[in-house]
Amino acid sequence: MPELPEVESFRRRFAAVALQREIREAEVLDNTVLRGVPPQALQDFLQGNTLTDTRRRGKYFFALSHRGPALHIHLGMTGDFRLFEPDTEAPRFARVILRFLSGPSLAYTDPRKFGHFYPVEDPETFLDRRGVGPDALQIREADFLARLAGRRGILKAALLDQSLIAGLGNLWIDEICLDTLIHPASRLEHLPEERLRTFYRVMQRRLEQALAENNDARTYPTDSLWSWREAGYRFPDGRGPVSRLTLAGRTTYTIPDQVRFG
DNA sequence: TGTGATGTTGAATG
DNA sequence: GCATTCAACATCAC
Repeated sequence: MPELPEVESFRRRFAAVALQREIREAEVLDNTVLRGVPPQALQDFLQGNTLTDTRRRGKYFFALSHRGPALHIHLGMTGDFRLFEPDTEAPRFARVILRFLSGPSLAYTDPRKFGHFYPVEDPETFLDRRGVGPDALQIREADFLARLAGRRGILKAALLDQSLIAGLGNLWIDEICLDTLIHPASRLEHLPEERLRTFYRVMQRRLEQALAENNDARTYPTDSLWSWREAGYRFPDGRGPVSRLTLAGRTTYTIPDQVRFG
């Protein structure tokens, strides 16, 4: 699911159904997503606690709690949540279940188990210690330019680096590069600043647009938005054919119109 | 049956 | 110190 717009969608959906409800218990079905935190510690934190608010920076989500510490969730590749009736079977791929005093239970689902689900003392401290950079939608243009200015190498690699800008991932980077006609293999040291400004502008616009429209991330990845990600594909307007390559270890799609700097 | 998948991290290499 | 590549994580779906 998860790049910035999808995590934001997760945040909104989560906030709409999980806040201000006292938790009766947390049930750990698979402790992989606890990343070494003892299930009992999660249980102790959540039992009798109430989630009060949500935060997000990049792909990192937090639910603040009445008691102080926050629940951190990173969706990895396939994280999501679902509500279900308490006396029914938990959804497929449920890894942790939050059971409330009343009402539907919440299952954190994650087929591949690359996600994270555990308490942290303070989100900001956690993110800063981890070196997570500013959110792609919060960052100002000047800061965006400054952060990329001191960097060499492949554009896409830098954009994937969450310590520079947090929130973009493989798909949205390709999408914005397509929009701006900047080839993702361009080298930063050869990319004119004006192009980076363009990238910044389009990034803001596309992410905002995604937040406004794509409010249900559960339709991702079969969404028509990504249908062009196929070698040889031609757009209805004739652009193409799409090439498939590997950049920074990730499958990347481009069209011939994209300009490669460096 | 093999292949690839929206993410992150650490090790090895240049 | 930087950048790059690769493997690992664990599993599903085509």
